Amino acid sequence: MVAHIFATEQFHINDAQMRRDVFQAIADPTRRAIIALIALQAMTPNAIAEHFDTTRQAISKHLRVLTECELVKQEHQGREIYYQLELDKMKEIDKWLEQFRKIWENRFQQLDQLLATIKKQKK
Amino acid sequence: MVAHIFATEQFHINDAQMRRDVFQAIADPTRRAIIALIALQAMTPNAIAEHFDTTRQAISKHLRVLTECELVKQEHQGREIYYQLELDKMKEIDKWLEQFRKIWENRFQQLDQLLATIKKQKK
DNA sequence: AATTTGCGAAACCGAATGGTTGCTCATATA
DNA sequence: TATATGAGCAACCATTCGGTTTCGCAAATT
Repeated sequence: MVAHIFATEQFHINDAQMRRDVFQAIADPTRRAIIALIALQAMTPNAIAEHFDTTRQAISKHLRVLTECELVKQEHQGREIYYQLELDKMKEIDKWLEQFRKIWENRFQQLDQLLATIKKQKK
Repeated sequence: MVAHIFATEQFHINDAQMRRDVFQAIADPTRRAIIALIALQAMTPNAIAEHFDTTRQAISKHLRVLTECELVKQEHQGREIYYQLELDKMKEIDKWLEQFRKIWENRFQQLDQLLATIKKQKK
């Protein structure tokens, strides 16, 4: 069907240009575990895969997603590739949370004031 | 200043197979927009849907996901249902970020010390 | 009582996701 | 030079996801 082909081509974006979403990247529990694992020191795909119950290829795919959204950086060393966490990208999540942190801190202050008022009235 | 909460709250399994993940919930851009929309005041599905280019039913599905992972709370009022953000659940994301925030704050301090040392040596 | 309105549930569809196996390729090592 | 090893890619598969349309139902309005 012609329409189908057009629709498919429309969605076919070059892999190199593909930009992933950080939030989509951390949605997967395995990827979150990988992130936590390499947070302190860079690791190779094989070393990472040893910590999980899946194949190295599956981990490789996860690393590709993490690399595409720039949550992770490669460092080639011979035939080994060390994957390192990009903390700056993690801050992007923190930045999104900021707007809500403002709200809950504000509510906390309000509660604090309320408690203070009650305390005052008791005296 | 708000004291940090150290308690390690576990993900509790709600209804057998309905175990939704907060991270999976915020992976979708529309759901993030909904969250931001109702952060300050509760809204009905119809009111929310007006802000998007999809059907009310699609929004309803998103609200179901958000409700299942308890990011959102319902408040029935006649035949209308007001959806309200559960800020406490948002803190769960913040708590996950905590471990990384520790790292980047530590690195910042290290940089700071390095700069101080250089400054000292110049004198 | 009849109709409108607000909302969720179900069925369906195409696209995306996460995993597997098999392959190629480059770099070490014997 | 021959072989072992680290790693990404491609093809395939089952499942999930996000959206639509259709529908049912309870609460408001007429």
